[in-house]
Amino acid sequence: MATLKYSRQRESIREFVMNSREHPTADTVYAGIKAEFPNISLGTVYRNLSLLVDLGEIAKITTGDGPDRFDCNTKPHSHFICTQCHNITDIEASEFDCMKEKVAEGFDGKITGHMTTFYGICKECLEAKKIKKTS
Amino acid sequence: MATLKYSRQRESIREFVMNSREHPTADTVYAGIKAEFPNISLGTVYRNLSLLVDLGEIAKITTGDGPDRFDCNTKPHSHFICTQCHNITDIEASEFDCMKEKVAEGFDGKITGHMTTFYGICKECLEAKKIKKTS
DNA sequence: CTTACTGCAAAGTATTTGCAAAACG
DNA sequence: CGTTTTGCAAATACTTTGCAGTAAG
Repeated sequence: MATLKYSRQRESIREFVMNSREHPTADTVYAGIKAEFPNISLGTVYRNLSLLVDLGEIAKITTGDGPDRFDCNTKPHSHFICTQCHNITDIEASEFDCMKEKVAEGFDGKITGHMTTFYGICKECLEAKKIKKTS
Repeated sequence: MATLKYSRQRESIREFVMNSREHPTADTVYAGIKAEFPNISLGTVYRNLSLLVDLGEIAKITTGDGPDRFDCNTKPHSHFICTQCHNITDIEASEFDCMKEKVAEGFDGKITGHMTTFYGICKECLEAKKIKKTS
């Protein structure tokens, strides 16, 4: 049931996320395709992002502070989230890719995914702070 | 500035989280101390939970699905979240405790914390599903 | 007395949903 | 045509906040 039909809006949303290196929020995606679809609604953006996540074409990142972000990289990797500017940086920590399998050994449930997030202050914010202090 | 004053409500909230093995939500804490403080408000619970997190006495767990949960265990450890029943299980994966330091090497920002979450289906939900299928 | 904390209600943020009209196949 | 998708608006879920009164030091 529920065969997928083509939609120009969904294609645009997918393209936008695929070409983003910034881990956009739903709102950022919305603003980004507003030029192409002046009448598009936030609801449509949310519906399609959620659908693309279900299809496994993009990934959702829950930040714990502010709106969810979306990631064109669906391969297992970690994130660094700056608690000041909220920018997200990818961290390729390949040594942790085996985590799921490692933890799954002797675990009674079924593990389907895992996500590691590092929190802190990014280089830019560290420098901005320093400048502020001396002025 | 802002010297802390004692409050019976805050003590009760702390005690409740400290004695919980269930990673309660703000709402669960609220319900749990309602008997002792019939007039307590959700706002007070949120304010105090947030304060206790800032003091480092408890930890906040962002689930990415549903409300935040609170944890009396502030030592670095991982969580398994069941995507069906939303129960949270602690995972002591001590081999990953060094992650922060490892990733921090050669990283330009300042890492203050990290959090690993595993998603999947817990033992109980797996079994419940099986029973349902045969009936 | 002075400052912090509370309860209440209202506001704020992020996301989901119902529905009639439009688009797709 | 039948089904999916859209835009809009209203609803929901969770959390924060302003304020006047109460409690702590």
